[in-house]
Amino acid sequence: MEGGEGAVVMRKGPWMAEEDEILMEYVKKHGPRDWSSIRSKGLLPRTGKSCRLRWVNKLKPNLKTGCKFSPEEERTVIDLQARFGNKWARIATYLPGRTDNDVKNFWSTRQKRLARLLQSSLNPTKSLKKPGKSPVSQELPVIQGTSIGFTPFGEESSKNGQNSEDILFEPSSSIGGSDIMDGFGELSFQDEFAQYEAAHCLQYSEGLPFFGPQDIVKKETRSSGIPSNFFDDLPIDMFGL
DNA sequence: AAAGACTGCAACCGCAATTGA
DNA sequence: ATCAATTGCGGTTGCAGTCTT
Repeated sequence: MEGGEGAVVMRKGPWMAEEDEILMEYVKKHGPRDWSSIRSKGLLPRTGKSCRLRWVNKLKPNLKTGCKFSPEEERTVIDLQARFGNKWARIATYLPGRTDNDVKNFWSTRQKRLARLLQSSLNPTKSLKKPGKSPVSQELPVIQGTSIGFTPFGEESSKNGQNSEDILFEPSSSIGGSDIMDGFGELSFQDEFAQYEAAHCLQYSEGLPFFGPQDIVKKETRSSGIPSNFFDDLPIDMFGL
């Protein structure tokens, strides 16, 4: 088992450059496997799990570290999360250069923001601290409809033998069951949104106004103090598109 | 300028699945 | 077939940097 390894005290916390070097060297020689032998050989006072995690999330070549998710990547994650649920590792295979941790972090950040926005919209006395500012997608992406036909990174898009699970879509009714709506209390999201709509006197003609012309959305959101990307935070197909 | 709030991210933990002796 | 070791995954936490008031 890993952990209490005899007299050797396992190091925890941030990795040092020297440790990274040793790990890189190890992988170069042996490949990304046998993580536990790194510890057993006395190369690093780190658990195999820790070494693997470090490699996968930071040292692996071609990672987009320190690079924000593009609007396209955001859409991909949102869509795939609706299809697969919180299968971050799987979703990450569709995003070259992104790790499951990246996707997971992106999603939880988004969830927190969503919850806070909803909270503030239902409780206007608690104004937003940073109205209009969003670290993710400053410019509102215009959704062109659900994207279909994602191909996992490394697989050919023209592959005939497509994974059956990639073809099967969850019914839209199941979207509300995903954890995107967790923590929003007893009300359904539609109810919550209806309250928000009433509170902010939103007037929409028909169809899906949220993903319409950016100027319309931005005009309304600016005046209401809700960030322009508020609507981007909603599941793409929550209205059955 | 300072304090507090917020964000993004690295890394840990626990559990499940897989491997192999 | 069994069981310990290893690997992989998802959830969570802690912290440094940034932003707002």
